[in-house]
Amino acid sequence: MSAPGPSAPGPSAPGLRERKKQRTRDALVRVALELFTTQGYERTTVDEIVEAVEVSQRTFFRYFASKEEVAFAVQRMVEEEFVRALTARPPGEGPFDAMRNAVLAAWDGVGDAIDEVVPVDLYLRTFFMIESTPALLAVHLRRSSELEETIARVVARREGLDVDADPRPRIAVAAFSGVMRVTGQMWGKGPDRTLEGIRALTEWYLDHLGPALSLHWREPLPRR
Amino acid sequence: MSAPGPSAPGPSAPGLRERKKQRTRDALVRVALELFTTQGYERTTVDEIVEAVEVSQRTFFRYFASKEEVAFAVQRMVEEEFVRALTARPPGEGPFDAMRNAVLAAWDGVGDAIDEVVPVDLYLRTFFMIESTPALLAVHLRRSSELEETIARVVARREGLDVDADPRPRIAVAAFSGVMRVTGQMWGKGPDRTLEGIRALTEWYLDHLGPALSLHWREPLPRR
DNA sequence: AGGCTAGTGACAGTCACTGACAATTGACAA
DNA sequence: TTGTCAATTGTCAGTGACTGTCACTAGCCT
Repeated sequence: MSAPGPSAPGPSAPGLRERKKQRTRDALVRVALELFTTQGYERTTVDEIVEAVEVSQRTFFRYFASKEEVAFAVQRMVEEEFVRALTARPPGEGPFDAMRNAVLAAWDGVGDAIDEVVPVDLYLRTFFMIESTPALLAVHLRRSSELEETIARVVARREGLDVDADPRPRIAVAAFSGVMRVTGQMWGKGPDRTLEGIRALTEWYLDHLGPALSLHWREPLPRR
Repeated sequence: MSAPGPSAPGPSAPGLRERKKQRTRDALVRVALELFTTQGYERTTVDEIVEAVEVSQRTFFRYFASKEEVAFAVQRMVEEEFVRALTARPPGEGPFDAMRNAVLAAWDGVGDAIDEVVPVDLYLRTFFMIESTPALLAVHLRRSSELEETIARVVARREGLDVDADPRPRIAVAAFSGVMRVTGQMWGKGPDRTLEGIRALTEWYLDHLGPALSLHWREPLPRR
């Protein structure tokens, strides 16, 4: 896993083997997303992808557990960025404000990181493709709900609550995520399909839920 | 589709052909759910199902577009019951109360209807299986989000709003559905895996969101 | 230089799913 | 009752995603 070579190769020199792997992986992602967004997900076969990258099909499935997974490679980066941003929010912020600010910070921060793998433009087209491909939308929603669990635990820790005893963290996160999901859908349908567009839409939609949910927190749980 | 026979066969006599089809379909659902819940979804092949029902695989795929779809046959009935219940709520009720009462009414009303196809016990085990099978969970969430769109439109009509101009119906429904989803997950993890259990849990969880969301409605939209 | 091992390719096989066509069987009229 | 029509079903062949196996190639380490 770690254990760098003898002459202390910094974090930027992971050895030839590692770099080769990274290049293959990135190439697979780039080619796959390019094909998906131009021809459509269903009409693109794994064989097409591996042919363009010149690896065997077996190799593709060593990097990605499924054809679906490769479509979410970039998505994953954004999610990780969001969780990082949320964890870094000042403890004074209420849970809703923290989530809201973390989302906005994530939208601001990932632009550059994404570019190292695929052009931002391709990322946005991928986002749109996921929303409009039933099979991928399903996976996207499952991934989102897994992310919700992570977020709920972060929020609970911030508030000093136990996720399993107190339903409020999960409920707040579920409501918040629901709004985020609607935002994504509306963005996909709307005309302004840019990074700024989704950022603005996020703020605009969250403004309608925020005030309602930030009340009554940190009080004892009412008896059932 | 319609056009009943000459001697006016009532709704209880749809002809031999129709009845045969219905029996085949029900048998496929029953056998499939039984196998899914005992062996697991992934470990059950379509061939096993059609073998037990003694039809060809091709016939299975004429009734269900996919192996996944058969797992949601009963789920669909519950959803339809919910939409019916929601539409039937008195106009005086606020959107949140209407949704809440419709869910509870649906839980009360479907028990009998389900029993005509599969035992309620099998339905509950199916619900649990869906929640714990990643591939099915994904589909379940997509179906839920489609249902959300339907609900949002019903809610909007009740309130005399335009879903595309006013974000509040979709947001309220998204938040509500988020809570319902968490409820389902918690029910699956909890010990009380009965119809009463999920009903009680539904009430208990919704109580935490209701007051917060039922405020400030039917007022003009604040300027952006 | 040579052994070790991670990574890859080639191959065979399973399973979900589809199109095409032939066989069967209710439905309905003569 | 019987013949015709149309709906339903079965058979067959094929595609595409995905997996296990095994031999082989190429970085890595001594």
